[in-house]
Amino acid sequence: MMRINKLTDYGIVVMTRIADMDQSRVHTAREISEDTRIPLPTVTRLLKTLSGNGLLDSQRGSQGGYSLSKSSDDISVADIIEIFEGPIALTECSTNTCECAYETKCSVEEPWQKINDTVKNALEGISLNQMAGKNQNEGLLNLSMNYSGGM
Amino acid sequence: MMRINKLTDYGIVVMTRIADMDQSRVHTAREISEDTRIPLPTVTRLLKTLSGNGLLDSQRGSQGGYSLSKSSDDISVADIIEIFEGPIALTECSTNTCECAYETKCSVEEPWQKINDTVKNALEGISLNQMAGKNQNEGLLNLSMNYSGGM
DNA sequence: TTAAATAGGACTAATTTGGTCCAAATTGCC
DNA sequence: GGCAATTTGGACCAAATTAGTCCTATTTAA
Repeated sequence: MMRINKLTDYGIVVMTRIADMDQSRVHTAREISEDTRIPLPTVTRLLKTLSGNGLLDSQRGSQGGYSLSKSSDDISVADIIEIFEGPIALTECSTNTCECAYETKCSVEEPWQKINDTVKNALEGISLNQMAGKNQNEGLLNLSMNYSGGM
Repeated sequence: MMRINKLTDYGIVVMTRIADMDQSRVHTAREISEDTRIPLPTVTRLLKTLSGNGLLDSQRGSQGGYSLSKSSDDISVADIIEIFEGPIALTECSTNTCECAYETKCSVEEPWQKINDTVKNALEGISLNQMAGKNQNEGLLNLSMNYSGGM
């Protein structure tokens, strides 16, 4: 159903949750699991992935835990999605050179690139800060996309 | 990797191919299979699904085949995707009432709705005619989306 | 009547995904 | 120094989804 994966969804929830927490200290996997009610082993894995990809800083050992590696303004939904799903690409056409069996020059390739850019831009335009509850009363989303480039 | 399914992709290729063909006659599954080099059984199934959902007209029996049910201008990429994937929704949040385990009021719900609308609009904005080679020299994509609605 | 098509549905194999678990390394604290 | 609390890394399996094929019935033109 053209969904992002559940783990990706969870990843966004976890990141959003951390963004909502006290930034002056680190937070353990257990703490985040209890807050989000996502099972601990899964949260553990999510956090490992997120820190391994630079979105979270980790501190080992006793009193250790995780914290945002940068301001929630500087982390986009696209950043998180790409960690779990790889480059945002609705079809293979959108990434590599198109391997279509469809004639010599695949006519749908270029439109797909544009479609994909649009989706990607939408996701890059949402910051973690916007996802979090912090500024709920500000104008939250302001996606202004314009693809009128000539083809 | 946040992809649409392969069959959906094929569905779009098939529809695009039909849009490129002679509109004055119907086209058989075999013909389309040979053109697109997608295996016949698969093409057969795609065509059945597409005609069953009103995007193609079918004519049974000898000399039968498929044709677009309406102008390629009036068929969007979103129409095709929704047939194979159901409603366009990146997360469950985007469709139903959010069943998140995350606190009482899921804070990511509303942003997701917006993100999803953006993606949906992008896909609704591309017509089959634009995908097809027909008007390759016209301004192909002109997606103008503006989500500055206040929250 | 026959051949050429679509229609409908069942079925299987392959792939992906979600989720768990274990052992190792690191760190703070007593 | 040793213990307890953490993260790290990776292996593993079960469940769900997806891709693809096949069979049979129905329809229609010649």
